[in-house]
Amino acid sequence: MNLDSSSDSRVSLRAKFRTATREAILDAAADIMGSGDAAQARMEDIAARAGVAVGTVYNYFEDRRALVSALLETRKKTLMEALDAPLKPAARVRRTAGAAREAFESELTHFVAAVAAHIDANRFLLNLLLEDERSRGIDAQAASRRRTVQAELLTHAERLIEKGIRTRALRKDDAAMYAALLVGMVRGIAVSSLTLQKEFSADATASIVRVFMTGAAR
Amino acid sequence: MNLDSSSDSRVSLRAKFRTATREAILDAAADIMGSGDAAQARMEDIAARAGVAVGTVYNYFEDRRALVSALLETRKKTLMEALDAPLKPAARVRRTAGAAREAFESELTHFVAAVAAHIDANRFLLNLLLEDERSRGIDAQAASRRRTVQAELLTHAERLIEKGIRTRALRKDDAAMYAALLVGMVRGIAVSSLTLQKEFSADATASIVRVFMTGAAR
Amino acid sequence: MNLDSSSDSRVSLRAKFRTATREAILDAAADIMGSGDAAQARMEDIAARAGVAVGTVYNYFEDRRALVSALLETRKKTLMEALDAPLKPAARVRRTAGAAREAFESELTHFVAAVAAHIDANRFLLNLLLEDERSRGIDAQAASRRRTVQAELLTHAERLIEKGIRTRALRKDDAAMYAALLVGMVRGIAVSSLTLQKEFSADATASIVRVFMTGAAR
Amino acid sequence: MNLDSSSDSRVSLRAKFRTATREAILDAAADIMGSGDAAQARMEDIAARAGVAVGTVYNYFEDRRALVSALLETRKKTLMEALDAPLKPAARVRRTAGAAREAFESELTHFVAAVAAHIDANRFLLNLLLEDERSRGIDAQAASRRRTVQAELLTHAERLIEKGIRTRALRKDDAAMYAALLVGMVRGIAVSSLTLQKEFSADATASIVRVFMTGAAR
DNA sequence: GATGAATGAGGGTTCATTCAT
DNA sequence: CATGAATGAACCCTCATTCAT
Repeated sequence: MNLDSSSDSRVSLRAKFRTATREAILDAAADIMGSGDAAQARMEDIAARAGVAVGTVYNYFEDRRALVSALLETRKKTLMEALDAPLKPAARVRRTAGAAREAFESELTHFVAAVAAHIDANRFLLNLLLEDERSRGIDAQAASRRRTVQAELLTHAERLIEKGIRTRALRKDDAAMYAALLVGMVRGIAVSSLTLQKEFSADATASIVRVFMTGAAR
Repeated sequence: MNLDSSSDSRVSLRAKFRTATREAILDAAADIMGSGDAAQARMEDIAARAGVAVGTVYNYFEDRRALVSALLETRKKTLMEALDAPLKPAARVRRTAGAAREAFESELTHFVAAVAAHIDANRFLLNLLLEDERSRGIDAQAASRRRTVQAELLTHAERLIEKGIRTRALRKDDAAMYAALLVGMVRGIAVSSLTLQKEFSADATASIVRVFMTGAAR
Repeated sequence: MNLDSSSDSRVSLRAKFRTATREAILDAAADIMGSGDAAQARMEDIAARAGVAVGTVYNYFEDRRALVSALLETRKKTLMEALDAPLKPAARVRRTAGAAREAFESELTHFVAAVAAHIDANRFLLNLLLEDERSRGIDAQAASRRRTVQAELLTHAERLIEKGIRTRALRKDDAAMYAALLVGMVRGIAVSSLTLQKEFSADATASIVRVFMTGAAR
Repeated sequence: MNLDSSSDSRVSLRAKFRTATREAILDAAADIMGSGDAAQARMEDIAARAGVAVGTVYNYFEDRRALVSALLETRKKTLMEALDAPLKPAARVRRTAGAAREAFESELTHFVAAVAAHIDANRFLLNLLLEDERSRGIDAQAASRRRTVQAELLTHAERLIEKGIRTRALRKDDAAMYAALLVGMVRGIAVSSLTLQKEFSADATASIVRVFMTGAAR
């Protein structure tokens, strides 16, 4: 048999196919779960959207929960990577109060913008991404085993806020509360932009940063 | 016939029972849907929790969707009534900038506190109350026919913000965006307090108001 | 107590009420079962149509089957009485072939007309009346215990036919088969008149008699 | 891909299985609905009788109504095809009154025999086949959309009768009424043979034809 | 007796999952 | 590996029947 001759390249080809199929299924799941009710998304519909048979989905994911988990995981990963991306390769550090605040605002903007971009990219996955996962066909166990996007986001925000407090850019207050407020603001804008069918604009990002920093009072 | 003589009291008695049962079912639904996934709540469980048979539930609500709708409707109504409650019968009106801001902050605090109280009262219904209703076993049609709590809340907030702008308590900016930010902040704290199993404290309310008004910057 | 004083008349009054209510329920059942599917008729609907509560129906009839049975029984009784009604008080008897045939045709017409009238009177009960009762929410047991209208009708027809054969009005053939043919013809016209929303006319009766006697050939 | 090479046989194999299963389900439905009440036939029983799981039934038929409809449709089709089958390719045509009548009787016999055969073949489906379909778990809509076997049969009979009238084999009378009588006779015999557990004999067919043509009079 | 709310067994239907091809 | 028909537990809902008032 000459089957062995090209086996190396073929294996990698296969691997590529596998990955592609996996992605297709995940994308299909995102599509279907995004538009409408996640719990309503039927495995068969997801498979159909992905262009494969139901059985194939089960070749890639243990079961429904595994699929949903994987979906959330990939999206979370993307977001987290964006958040972790170095802000500016190197910022010259001047030790001024103004500079500290400027630096913090920069990072804050980065954070908000990253989340905003992520939301735009995943539009209708918003529910799945920013909500409590007890629902959504993910059993409580799985939800508590993994860290929610929500939780992860909060942690990120907290770290950011703490840094802001440390550098005296922010008032010394409960970092956790500030983080919750910040993430809440982002979500607020996200939901409203989703409802209004608009993009999460740069303006919105700026507004969040400004209100968070100096409030809305005149 | 003398059947009518006692009919009044009898009718009212029956009516009272009917109302009580209805409430019991709604409460049961809130319990069951709150703790866990709304879409997962089985009619039988709801009935059991309410202490009635399945059939009884269907004597009070057309079907599953009608039950969920009614549940949301009652809770929404409570919240709206709280929001609409007169702040203070009459505040002496001084025409100062400071006074305007003071007045606005007062109303803002009222708003935030009312929502906070509502959230505390309904703890686990948070998902149902503040989230997109496309999900949750409520069909899209019903969801769009009724106004979401979310939407209602935003409208309320917008009105409040507009007033703030008019009285020059707030910077002249997009009221809709401010509203979204405000509601988002409240939700952020709510989610985090829910996660941490704490109450939505008065402190939190004050923080929201302060950050919204003057920001977090030092 | 003076309760006893008028008890006699009161009892008969009560009895009258009871009978009236019973009739009302039976009529309601006939209405509801007639228009549509008998098996689909809900006890509550029947009660509503009769203007009483469900419970009341159960005060008059053991259960659903008893109600349906009673309904069929009353209608059957009416029909049977009509069929059994004396044809002509006294027919002078001449011993001619022509006379025998004339006499038979007379009775035959009586029979057909009686069934036709009954069908007209019960229009939509046709299904229940002329069909196999295995269906219709009557369990097989009850159906075989009682004699079906259908069966009763056949017996009547057979007796008639036998008489016709005996008096030499008819060809000597299987009476049972003739009976089946005759009843079938009546039913055929009944169904078609029901479909066409017309009455079961005297013409039709005549046609049946003529075709049965002399056929349709030219 | 060489997947296609064997696809033909594979597809046809699958298709064959599909058809076989479908038939099995229809047969099972006929069995269960025939013996007893159609409205009483449970999907689970039908599935069991067909040797499949409930879900499988739903893979082949949208829902209960679709199944019943399909069942009636297939049986109707068979009957109609039998009725439409050419009687005798070519009958030498003599233009005599006697010949016309002979020809008509031939066709009449064909018609009656075909219906008789169909009834024998479907024995217990009689109810479903020759009755009003308003009942039987077929909603009124579906029933009126499709032409009832009953109606179809009448139309056929009418055409036949009209031809008989045209060729002067029959008395010139209302064709519709004759048709109703004829179908009624067939049904009458069918019901009675069903009740007596006998076959619809050739004798019966002959009797129907004779009575229809020349009556029962001596 | 009349009432009508409560009951709960029973039936239709869905859909995640399996497995022979 | 892909396929997609088969499976059957599980869930929503109906409605005959009961019984406290």
